[in-house]
Amino acid sequence: MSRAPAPHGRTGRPPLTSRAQILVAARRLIDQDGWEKLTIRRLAAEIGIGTTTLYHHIRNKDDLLLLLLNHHIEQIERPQLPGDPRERIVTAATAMHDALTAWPWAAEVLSADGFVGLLDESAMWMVEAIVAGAGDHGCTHEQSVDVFRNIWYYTVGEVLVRAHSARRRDEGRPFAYRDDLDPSHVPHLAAIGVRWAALAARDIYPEGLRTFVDGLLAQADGGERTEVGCG
Amino acid sequence: MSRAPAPHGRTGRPPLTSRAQILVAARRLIDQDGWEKLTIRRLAAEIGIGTTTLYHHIRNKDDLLLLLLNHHIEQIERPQLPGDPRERIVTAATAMHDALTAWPWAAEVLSADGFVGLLDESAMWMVEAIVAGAGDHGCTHEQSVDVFRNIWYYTVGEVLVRAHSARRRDEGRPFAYRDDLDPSHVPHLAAIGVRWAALAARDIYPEGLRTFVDGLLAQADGGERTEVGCG
DNA sequence: TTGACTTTTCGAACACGTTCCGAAAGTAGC
DNA sequence: GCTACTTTCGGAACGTGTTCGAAAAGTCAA
Repeated sequence: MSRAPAPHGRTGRPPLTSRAQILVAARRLIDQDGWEKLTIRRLAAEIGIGTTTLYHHIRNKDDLLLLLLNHHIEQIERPQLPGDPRERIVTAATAMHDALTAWPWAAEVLSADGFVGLLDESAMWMVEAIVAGAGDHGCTHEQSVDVFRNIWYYTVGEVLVRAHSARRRDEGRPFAYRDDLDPSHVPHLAAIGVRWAALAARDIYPEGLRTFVDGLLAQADGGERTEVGCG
Repeated sequence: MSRAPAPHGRTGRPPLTSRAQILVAARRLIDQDGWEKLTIRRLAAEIGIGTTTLYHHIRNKDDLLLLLLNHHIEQIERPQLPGDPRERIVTAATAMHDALTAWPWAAEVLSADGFVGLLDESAMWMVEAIVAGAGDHGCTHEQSVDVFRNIWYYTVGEVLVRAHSARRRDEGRPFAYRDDLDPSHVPHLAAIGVRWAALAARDIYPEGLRTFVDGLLAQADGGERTEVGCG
């Protein structure tokens, strides 16, 4: 392929493959067949190289997905961030949520403080917006980190739960209806009964997020001495 | 092994393996080497049967883990549930959280409304306690389900994030410290700097849970017309 | 030109979860 | 006793992510 004779002082066998080439091919495969069909072997075959050659350009599959996710997030248009700290937090968290929802596998790769630890700076504006919003509201650094982490837990949980239930729905049984609940043991659940499925299908992330953010910032309007809140 | 001659009208080849036997062996393996080492092949070898024989007694590995989790939850002592609805919710959610934290893989198996859909009745008291607490506080059925789901999202997110970061810590690099943040782009994050790691290591679930529950039930003390709250 | 060194490439192999299909071992009806 | 039928058992095989080790292909110093 690339027959560049001597890339200037570069020793060793000249590479035929580049990381950029791999990422382009991976995106093409994902666009064609969906990310579930993206395997290391298929990717290597698509490029026309040996399977194990890939591992000289990426650490492992998770690393590959992380690189793709970084690129995906880079291309998200940054929303206009409102001036009000609370609204800024909600806007940034929603952007984070949307980015993960579009690429559901992303949430499985990103761990913990993975958002801060694994993604590169092009994704940090979301974290910054949340931490800055908390700070502008009067939170200490410690409290601001807590605000972000709580929002992150809630967000990643919602995305994963939603992705898993969608996958299970695609694979067959749509839901376990639990119409066998014993009213004497779980009266409230039995009273809800099969309506649970319909109720649980509703999207409650936006409202839940607002409620959580309000709660996290709530003590600002009242007691200054609480532990988790700030303000 | 079991040479019961004729189990009464039972046709077909008599089974040498029982599901109970499989579960006992699986628990033994997990206790010995940890759940990461539990593989289908090792489990079959431990019992002394062919690998594929297992699939006549369990649907797949996820199903096996689900059976183990059900048994694990059954053996949890049910805490004394407080009379106050809010405290009842916190107590039940904490029990849910502790059960998942002890068996981190559980959260990866349980999806969505999987707690309600996949576990059997012995685990439903936690859901019931939360839904009942919301109901006693004045929530409608719809609102009560929302309360549970929001708590579930937050809880499963926290458990997964914590489990993943713990695994990554065990595998080598403890954390990506991000001391390379550009203060002009992300001033608040840069100001926190490497202190992020220490701040993010703190356990904030109890406080976050209380804050969230308070928020979800907050509107009880105020406006009756909001959408997400109840009371 | 030759030999040392460095980097890339890739076939072979491993353990994993899972599926296919044939063999084994029992009961039921004749 | 013989033929169905039914259920359990398990070897072979597939596709997966990943590792090992050797071969290939270049640069650099002598």
